[in-house]
Amino acid sequence: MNLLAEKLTNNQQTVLDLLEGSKEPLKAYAILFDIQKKGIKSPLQVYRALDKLIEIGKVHKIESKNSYIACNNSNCNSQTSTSFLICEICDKVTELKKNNLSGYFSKVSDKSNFKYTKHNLEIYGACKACKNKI
Amino acid sequence: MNLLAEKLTNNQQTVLDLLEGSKEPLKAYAILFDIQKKGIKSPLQVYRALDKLIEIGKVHKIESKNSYIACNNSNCNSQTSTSFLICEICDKVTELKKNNLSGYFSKVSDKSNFKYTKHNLEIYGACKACKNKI
DNA sequence: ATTTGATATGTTATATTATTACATGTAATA
DNA sequence: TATTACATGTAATAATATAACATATCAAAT
Repeated sequence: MNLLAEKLTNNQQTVLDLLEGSKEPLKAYAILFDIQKKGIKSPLQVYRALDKLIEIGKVHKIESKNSYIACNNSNCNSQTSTSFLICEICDKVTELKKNNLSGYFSKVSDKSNFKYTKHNLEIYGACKACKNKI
Repeated sequence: MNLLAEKLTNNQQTVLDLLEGSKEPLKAYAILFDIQKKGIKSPLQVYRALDKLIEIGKVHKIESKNSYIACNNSNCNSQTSTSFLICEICDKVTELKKNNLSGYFSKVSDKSNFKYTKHNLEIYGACKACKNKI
């Protein structure tokens, strides 16, 4: 399967467009509300689109917020592993781009006799803009 | 407030006992089901107990599983930050004990001009027992 | 061009997870 | 004992997510 060539359906594209235009992660029902004018009427339509977008790496779920965010890496190779910086003040979320976290976590896991496959990291704190206001 | 001296109420102790006796993380409604014989009748009673136990660091929530687990550190100083190894095969969850992850994440955050406060790390893979079976 | 198979859609209903609201209880303490 | 701060009990409801089933679409293989 060629991820880059993946062609999105209408519903998937509609959801992705909304997420890409959002400054903050969105919840599923917020997405539903926002795109009802585009003919999407039920939660399931949203969840199905999200599932697919997550599967192909275009969207990530922020587990601790039950929210979804468009991937900001041009060619995200992290369909599975994700790392976020989440501002507790303004709710802005930044995805940590390609880095060596996976390698590091793999080593940490090894020490516990655990075979690393993937990870989800959610770091909370204050973003640049907000920490300067404190 | 002295966390060590914190005295638990009946409901809190009942929930904690159950979690400490469980090999796997439990969901809130599974907890409710298991302790109805002890007089806890409503979800809210469970969630309130969990909230308190999380607040004092005796219990952690595993966000990606909507599940709760007793802290296995004798004196957990991580009421906030948590790190787990989650086996995708048997669902066993191990909490990474006191380590230097916070320091590492603080540095990683700094590079993005972000002030680290706390984190949640969920590593997925295969535990010792399960990876040997593959 | 048609059949086939895989995937996506639409719709209704329902399951699962979590909170609001409000009245009452308990226990330490000023 | 009046006050304060938590904790409880109960009912209702909100928020998040999935099941079930009938159709539809569309590309690949024949």
